[in-house]
Amino acid sequence: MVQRVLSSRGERLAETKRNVTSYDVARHAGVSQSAVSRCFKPGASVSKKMRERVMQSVQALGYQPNAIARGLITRRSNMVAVIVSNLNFYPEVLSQLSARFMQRGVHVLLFTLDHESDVARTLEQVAQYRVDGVLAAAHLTREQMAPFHQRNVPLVFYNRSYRDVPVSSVCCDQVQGERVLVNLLAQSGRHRSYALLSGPADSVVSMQRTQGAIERLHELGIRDLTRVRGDYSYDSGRRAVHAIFEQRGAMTDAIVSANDMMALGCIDELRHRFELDVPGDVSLVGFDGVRAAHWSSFDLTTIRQPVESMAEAAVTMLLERIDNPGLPAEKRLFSGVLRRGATLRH
Amino acid sequence: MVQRVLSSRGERLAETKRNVTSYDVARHAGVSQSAVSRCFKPGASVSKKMRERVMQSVQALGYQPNAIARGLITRRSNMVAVIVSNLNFYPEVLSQLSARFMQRGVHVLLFTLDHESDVARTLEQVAQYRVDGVLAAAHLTREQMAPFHQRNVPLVFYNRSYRDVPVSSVCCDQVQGERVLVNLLAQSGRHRSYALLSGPADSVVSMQRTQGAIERLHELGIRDLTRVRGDYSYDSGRRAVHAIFEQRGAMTDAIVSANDMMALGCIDELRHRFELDVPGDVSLVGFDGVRAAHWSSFDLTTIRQPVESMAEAAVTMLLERIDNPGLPAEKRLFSGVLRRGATLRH
DNA sequence: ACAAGAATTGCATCCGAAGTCAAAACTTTA
DNA sequence: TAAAGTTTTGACTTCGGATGCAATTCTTGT
Repeated sequence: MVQRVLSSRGERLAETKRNVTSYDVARHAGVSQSAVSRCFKPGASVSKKMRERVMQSVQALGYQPNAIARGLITRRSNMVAVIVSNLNFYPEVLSQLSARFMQRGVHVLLFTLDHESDVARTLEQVAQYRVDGVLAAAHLTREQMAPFHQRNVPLVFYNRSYRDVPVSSVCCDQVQGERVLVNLLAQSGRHRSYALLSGPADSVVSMQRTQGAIERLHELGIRDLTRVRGDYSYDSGRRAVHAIFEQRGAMTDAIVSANDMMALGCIDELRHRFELDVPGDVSLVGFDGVRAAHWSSFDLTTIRQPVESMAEAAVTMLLERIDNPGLPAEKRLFSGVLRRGATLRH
Repeated sequence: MVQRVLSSRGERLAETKRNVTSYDVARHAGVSQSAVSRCFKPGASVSKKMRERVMQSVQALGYQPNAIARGLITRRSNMVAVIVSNLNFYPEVLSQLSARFMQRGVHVLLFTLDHESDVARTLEQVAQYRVDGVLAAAHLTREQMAPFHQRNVPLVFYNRSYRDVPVSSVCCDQVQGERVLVNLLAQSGRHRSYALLSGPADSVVSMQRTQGAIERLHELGIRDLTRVRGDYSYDSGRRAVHAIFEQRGAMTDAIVSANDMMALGCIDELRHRFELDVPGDVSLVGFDGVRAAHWSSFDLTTIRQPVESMAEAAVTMLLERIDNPGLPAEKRLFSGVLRRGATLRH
């Protein structure tokens, strides 16, 4: 639908000009359309003279090849879908992924999920855009993955692993990391009473961390454990402190938080509301290694996810599978890196 | 190129199956391709019987319309490019923008710039994908904007305004916000010596904030000002404190930081390295209203950018201009919202 | 039951670039 | 210089869905 904007005097003010196409360039240069097309294909059979003539016309007309049209015929959109469930913790991850994809000439179609519930509609969109691959930092059911497998669209999960499904993923070893933290916590001093602060019930990551913590605490003979649940946010960390103390009086002197944000909330609430000392009165560990955990106000003991390595691995795995659809699924598990802060009592 | 993966026994293991097309559906349903197409166009002339028959085949074959092909013929990709220069502060903004675009059925092609220097290459990519519009939270030169105007691709800037260029933008009033902060700082107590901590030299936002601060300080008769520069990061805030004290001994007792992150770095360095009290010894204001500024460890006095309103405005402006290319450029300026924290001496 | 009008449906074409293949233009060799 | 070989080039088709228009079917009124 060509839209014209006419002024009251009827002059043609602006007219949606058709974009310059390869035909326009061809006409201008007095060659065929195929020739123009070939000039944009690296390693194609084009004489020097031809290339020069075409490029001159390209410059003159300001031609830009249409990636949409190209995608239609080549069946390669050069786009990948990146699905993230919640941008709160993911900024760093997303920025890493995006930068690495861009660097390799792949474009990112971003899908964010507020509630992991609109997954279905989102996946439909993803399918319609015929992306070359999907990088998901969100939970998909097995049924939701099926269409991608059928259509041979590579799928790589970030920090979600599906034990029994042959699908690729890049994860941080949550269980092991949490065990290391619990060890450290237990070694660092005699704690009277432990509390475990989990993340949202539907978070697999939280479940794994929680499981790792409980497992190790049990092995260490610590079975008496206050358990509360947060939503990964700073504020829920603050609230959690109240919940813990309500259950236990102020006995609790060791908190294992399923992530850094909540741990920071705990620290602030303990210090400023309860006027308790961290680590003097309460020891505390987090998980993730977010920037703020390193700030000198907090100096949190935590496990840092090796975001750079993980992002690199995820991007590489996805692109490899796009180039070579035959590659089998692969699960890569990275160990977190312990960061010793000052939130453990001696 | 149809790729076949053969096992050693030569069986056909997997074959890149062609995607289901509208022709396949048409054949299956015994109707024409046009009919199938029409069933996906809201308000098209299709009988109930036809729609049912087609939809049945659609279900049976798992057909998904190809958005790429559709985009080619309709000249509407239903994608917008979002260009952000630096994901550090932008996570909140990006998440807001993305959510709002998705909600309206528009897809986001994400471009991140590490250095605002790879703009040129990025814009080429943007052009090739024939996005319907561009939302830029990055600096473009006038020459770089031109192609979009020529091609009638609406362009909306987020927090970058170009005084003399007729291009749409949504901004937070940096100058006014900074003036409010300086007022408050000056009113809150007698400060011996002020320091101004700017952002990166190439940041227009930083320049505006800095300008607002200086302007107001001058008006208040404060001309003696230590000036240092950071890069918006927490760490550069910490370093800035050293720079300030080197220039002034420890005289400085009021710091105006061009953003929150640096302000938080200052606070931590003042308290934990210099063992000074904030606000007892040093008063301090930031700008942005990031989450961490509200944390009880900091409780920073700052101007919060109304991210929700700004994102909504930007998205609306862009989509309106996509639907109606005749709309004139418009600049919307939002006032920041003062947040009184506890970083001002009384 | 039939003509006139309205609602559906299908045919053919288009969007813009890429790939196939045969014709055309060069090179090389004898 | 002609034949054989090599490289370039262009005509034509393809990708998958949307749309104008003509043909068909269905309504409605008489």
